[in-house]
Amino acid sequence: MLRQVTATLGSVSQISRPVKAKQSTGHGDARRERWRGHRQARRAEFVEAAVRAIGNCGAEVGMDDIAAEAGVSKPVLYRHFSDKSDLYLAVGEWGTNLLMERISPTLQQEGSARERIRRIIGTYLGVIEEYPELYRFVVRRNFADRPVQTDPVTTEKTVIANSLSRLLGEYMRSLELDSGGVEAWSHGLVGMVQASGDWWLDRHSMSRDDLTEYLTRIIWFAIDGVLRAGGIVIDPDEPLETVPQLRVVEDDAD
Amino acid sequence: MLRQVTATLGSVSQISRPVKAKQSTGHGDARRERWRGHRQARRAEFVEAAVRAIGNCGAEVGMDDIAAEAGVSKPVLYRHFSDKSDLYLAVGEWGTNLLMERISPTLQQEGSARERIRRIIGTYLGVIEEYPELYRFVVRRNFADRPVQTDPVTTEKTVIANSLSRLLGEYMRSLELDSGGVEAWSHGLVGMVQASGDWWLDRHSMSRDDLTEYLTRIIWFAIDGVLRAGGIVIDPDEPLETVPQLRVVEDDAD
DNA sequence: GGTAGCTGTTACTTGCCGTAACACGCAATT
DNA sequence: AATTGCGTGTTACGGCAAGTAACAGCTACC
Repeated sequence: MLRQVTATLGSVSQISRPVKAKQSTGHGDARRERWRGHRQARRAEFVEAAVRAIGNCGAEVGMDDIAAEAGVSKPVLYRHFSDKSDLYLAVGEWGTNLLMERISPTLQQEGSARERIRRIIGTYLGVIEEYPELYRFVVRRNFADRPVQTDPVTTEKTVIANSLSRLLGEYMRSLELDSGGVEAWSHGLVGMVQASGDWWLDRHSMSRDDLTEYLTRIIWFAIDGVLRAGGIVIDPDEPLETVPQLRVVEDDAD
Repeated sequence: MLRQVTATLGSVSQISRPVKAKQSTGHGDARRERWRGHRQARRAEFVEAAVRAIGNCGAEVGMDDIAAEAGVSKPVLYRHFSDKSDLYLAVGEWGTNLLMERISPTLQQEGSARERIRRIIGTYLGVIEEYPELYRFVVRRNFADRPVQTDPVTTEKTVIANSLSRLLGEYMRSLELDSGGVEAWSHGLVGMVQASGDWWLDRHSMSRDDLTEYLTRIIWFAIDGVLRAGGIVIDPDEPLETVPQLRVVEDDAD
């Protein structure tokens, strides 16, 4: 499986995924073509209904709830989603898109290294605070009865981690440092922020700004340590000049 | 809910949890008392059957499978576990115990700060590599239909993170540093190691030792950064002299 | 002996995912 | 104009797994 994910954080934060690959040239009937845009639109519509339903019913929504929210009966859903996890996956993508679209502009603004980290984390925490039920749905709901690779959480976390890998990798290479660890670090950092956010969302035992600050601190320390080990010292509060653009990430699942 | 967790890493790594709090003094019948040990033993026996069943069937085991593995029919299981998530929770505890028991001795050995970190992470990765199915079961299987606080993953991760909080907090206080961030950091670090391990388990794109080394590096950098910010510099390869004992952690869920 | 607490069983209900079967509407083909 | 393809939608059902009667036997306390 080779899922192409173009997360062009430089200009557009759209994450486009190839849709189902239904071969359109089977036999040249224009009627099939005619509906293609429509089907995509309806899928999106159902995904948004699912998001609303999750907001209402909480993370334990059923397909009937979602269908009801969309003002439609269940079999209609199944014309657009092969099964539950397909829909859930789409909801996950929706969330990831939202997150990316919010993070993207913060990366284009000027700012020091530490400030950029702060903004990313703050944005992330803002999103999960805004959509707590959706967040729980996407992150906590798993599918032990599915092959691991198709599990929504893993998938979306992987997408984000891969984007981050790309970003960190570009930095490292532009600084001529060994980039062997970036993949592991990316997944680790994503997991770290997610876990902290998870914990914070349940407890709310500190303000968002405080948590942002704490996380920013140790993440900066980690990065700084790696850089120093490579003989590079960067002032965390000095504006960055070189900003590699994050462009294409490929999911290298086999 | 106040779950008491005594994780005395200094001597014993046993994690004891209060069992069901069934009031034994309801009416003084000795027959109830007589069976208490027995019931605990059977619960444990079923948990181990579940662990075996998970090893065989993978993470998608059903109650029937587990019952079959235990050589018993389903209702018997339900006499010892209120429902599925109760059993799953117990399996999670089993795993956490295993992990703690393996980590504990490594903490008692001598070693530098970095070496200690390395050992903890290496041990963790070793465990999840040894029990991949169990790991997936515990970590990936979630319960959107349960209140968040009773979700196995959250629960076990919280247990570990709380232990770590305690450990880090003791260090910080003994060094007279501000310990305000340790809780967030603990949950974050646990999440980081877990996410990296998760990713590694799926891909195996590097050796265990390599991943251990990479994780150890950035975690050390993070810790080192926090210490330096507090005006303290520790040689990562110098043996540690003060080793606070990890003793009692209380789950401060309300 | 009666009873409380365990041992165990088979057969059932329940809930939710997913599907079969059926009917209608609109546009492209013929 | 009639047919055919692809969409719209429905109600009612099948199936699987969780969880629950309802029943029966065994041992030790009272």
